[in-house]
Amino acid sequence: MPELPEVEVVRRGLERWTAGRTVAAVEALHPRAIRRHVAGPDDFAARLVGRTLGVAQRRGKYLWVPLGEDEAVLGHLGMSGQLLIQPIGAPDEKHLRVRITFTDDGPELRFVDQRTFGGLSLEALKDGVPATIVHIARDPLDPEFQDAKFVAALRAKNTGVKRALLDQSLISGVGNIYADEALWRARLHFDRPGTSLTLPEAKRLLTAAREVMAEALAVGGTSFDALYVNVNGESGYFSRSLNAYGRAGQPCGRCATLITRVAFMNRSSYFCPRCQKAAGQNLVARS
DNA sequence: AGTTGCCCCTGCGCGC
DNA sequence: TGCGCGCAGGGGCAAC
Repeated sequence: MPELPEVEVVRRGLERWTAGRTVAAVEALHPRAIRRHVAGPDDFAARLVGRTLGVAQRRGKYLWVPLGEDEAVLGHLGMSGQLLIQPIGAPDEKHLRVRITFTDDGPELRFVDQRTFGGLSLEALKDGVPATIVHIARDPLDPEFQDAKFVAALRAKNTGVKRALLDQSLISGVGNIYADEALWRARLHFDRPGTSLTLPEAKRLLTAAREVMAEALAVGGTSFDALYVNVNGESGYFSRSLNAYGRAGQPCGRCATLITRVAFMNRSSYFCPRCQKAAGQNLVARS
């Protein structure tokens, strides 16, 4: 469950259900799900047993569970990963990759991932953050996110503004859905070069990204299907509030022009061709 | 150095 | 029915 709101929903579930519990056993059922743990799945399992889980943390789309002061279990859900709390004895999911049981004999933690783009690993903490993700920027819901610094960096990018939004070393947590939604709210075309943005436009875009993700989080995130659920298997409700993403051929909520879909970075970009004009058109319109 | 593309996977819905 | 194609909430890394 990819983007910031969905990952934060999972983090909260972990905080509630796993904090303070001690690991009894670890089953790594698919090596690919542990591939980022360089010492291998057996080492991952052996080093986790007997450890007590701390309070789950998150930066962007990464989350981690501290094991004391200087080590943590790092997780990324990729495109299809789930962290589920399941009663012991519940039938295994088809794509169950890792099972973690606890010494209290309570419900177990499962990592389920159809496409295995996600995974778990043990990482050293460096200033409280897993060493392998220090390149990930803070996300816009982080109180220490620096708005002015991001706005300046965005306006220095030659690349298209959507590509910049998806660059997790610039701003983290934004994925394909919320990038399109933020651009729609800010009335900006996804391919406008960062260098073409005025200061107000760049600020507007950051505000839009922050607002749309906060609103999505408030209703449990965006779920189109059972793949995107919280640790208890429940869906969020933000899909009904989407204005651009996935709405090709449907009327724009502002101007009723039909939303357009174009291929972009091996994915899709949805936008209103009237409200979100490309650079040249905007410049002409303003002059 | 910054930017761009390709690829890692599995499953589903579509048109033929 | 079956098969091939395109598409899916991500990101690391090689190649310009």
